[in-house]
Order: sequence, then structure tokens, then C-alpha cells
Amino acid sequence: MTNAIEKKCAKRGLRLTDQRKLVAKVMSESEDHPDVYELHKRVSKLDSKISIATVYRTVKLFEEAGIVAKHDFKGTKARYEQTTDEHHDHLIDINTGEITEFVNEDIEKLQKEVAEKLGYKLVDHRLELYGSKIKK
Amino acid sequence: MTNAIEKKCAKRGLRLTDQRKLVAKVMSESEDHPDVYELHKRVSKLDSKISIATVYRTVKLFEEAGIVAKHDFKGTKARYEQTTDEHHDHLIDINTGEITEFVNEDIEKLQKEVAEKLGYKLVDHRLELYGSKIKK
DNA sequence: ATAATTGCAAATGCTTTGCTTGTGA
DNA sequence: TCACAAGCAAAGCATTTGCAATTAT
Repeated sequence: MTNAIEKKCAKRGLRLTDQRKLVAKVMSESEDHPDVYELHKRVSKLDSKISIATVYRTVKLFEEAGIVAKHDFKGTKARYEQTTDEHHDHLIDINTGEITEFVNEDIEKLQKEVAEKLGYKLVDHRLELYGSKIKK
Repeated sequence: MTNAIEKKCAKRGLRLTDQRKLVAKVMSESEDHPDVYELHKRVSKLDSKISIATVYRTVKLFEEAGIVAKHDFKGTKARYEQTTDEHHDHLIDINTGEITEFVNEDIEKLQKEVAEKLGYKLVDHRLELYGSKIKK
């Protein structure tokens, strides 16, 4: 069984070790944004021998290959998610830590305009909203 | 000579030690976004005995009192700046590290709308643009 | 075959903290 | 006076790395 991440690795010529396959599998099946410790915990269920150093190395490798995205949300450790086709930003629940993804083309466009007005070509950005759930 | 930071400390009942006065002075006079190491270097010129631990503690204290803002830009250590009256966001030059501040009310408004549409009250946000200078 | 990868433990870099001495209000 | 702050060195935490053994191609 080959998942999307494995396919991307192959395409990029990354050597597919058992450990990398397992990290790929776990990330492919994750719906959330796990940190390295959590990833290691999940992968350990499939291979109790895998080292957390390998998870760190793998996740960094995947990130450099554009296969996963790393997020440093305020006050938390680095979290990872599989890269998707369309770009999205994040809203973080300040009470529960729950993360909601969203897309807003108007904001995207305005960011580009702001950068250009300041004499810059927009290369990357970071937009995070922090909020608390409205109870109704 | 009393600067804005010292005034805020007084208003909040923070004890004004010599070291805190010096950090306040240096931050008040800084036009950039120094990290703790840089702050310690600048303060050391005024008091060669000050410990970097004290700078860490002071900067954290000021942050918790809303007197300075902490920024964790991508790939850099924590940087600090004096809090200003109007909110602003940052554009970071990916080549030089130079930081430009900007305000965009349209984006602010859209962020709030996005949060509300998702059922959240917007409490805080983080918007950073990363770009490279357009040479003309 | 052999260059790349792993596991382990030690090292790193930034930040915090325990403890004793010093000090601002 | 005396609760709070500073200085120092040690500890903490997430992450990286050197090295010998292992493995994918």
C-alpha cells in the first residue's frame, strides 16, 4: 500500500526506508497537526524500535521536500501536517488548542498588495487567528 | 529622565530597579526588533555587571505587563519591541532580515469576519509577510 | 558494494530556575 | 524592614549531531 507521501518521496528520489514509510503512513492518516513527540508515539505503535531522532530527521526531510508543512503556533512546539494542494491558514482555539483551517482569497490578495506597495515580492506568509468559541 | 516604559511600569506598580530602568531605556531608544542577546549587549554598555538572566526576566515581565511585544518570526530567535498605540503587522525581508511594519485595516476586518464565520471571537492574531525586495 | 540512514547518547541553543546575596519602597 | 529582585550556575526542553552499526538501491 503506497500513500501520497511515499509517492512524493519516490518522485523526489528519497530513499524509502522502513522508518520513513511508517512516518509517511502515520502522517497520511493524521487528520490533526501532531508534534514530533506525538508522531513518535504513533509511529512507535508500528515499530517500537524507531528513535525519536529519526522522526525529527524524517519530518525535516519531508519539510524540505515540500511534503509536509511545519507550524510554530504561539506557545506550542512545532506541529506538522501533510501538505495539501490548496493553501490554507489556521485558526487556533485558545482554550482547547483545536485547529480549524480556512481559506480567504480576499486576505491573500491584500497581503500581496501590501507587500508590493512596500516594494517587496511576497514569497511566503504566516497568518494565524487565535480565538475563543462563541457559545450560543 | 523617565521614558514611556518606566511610566508604564510605575502605573502597573512594578518595582523599578536599576536593571529594569536600563532595559527600559534601551528598549525605548531601539528602533529595531532586538533579540535578548542583542538587548543584553546594549544594556551591558551601561552596566557591565547585568546578567542575561535578568534581561530574560525583565523582558518577560514587560511582555506580561503589555509593555513590550515578543515576536517569533520564522527561523529566528525571539525578538522584542516596545508596544505602540496602534497595532501593526510585519513584513520580513527574507534576504536581509530587515523588518518593515505595516497596518492594513481591510485585512484586520476580514480576519475578524473569518473568525466569526467559524464561530469564534477573535482574540489575537499573527500576520507576517515574507518577501524579497523588488529592485527597479 | 557502498553511500545513505539509523539508533544512541552526547551536545546544542535558547530560556528558565534554585539559591544566596543584595536592594527598592 | 523585608518582600522582591539580581547574579550565578545549573537545569530544562526541543532539537540536532557524531559515530559505529545497519540497510536500501
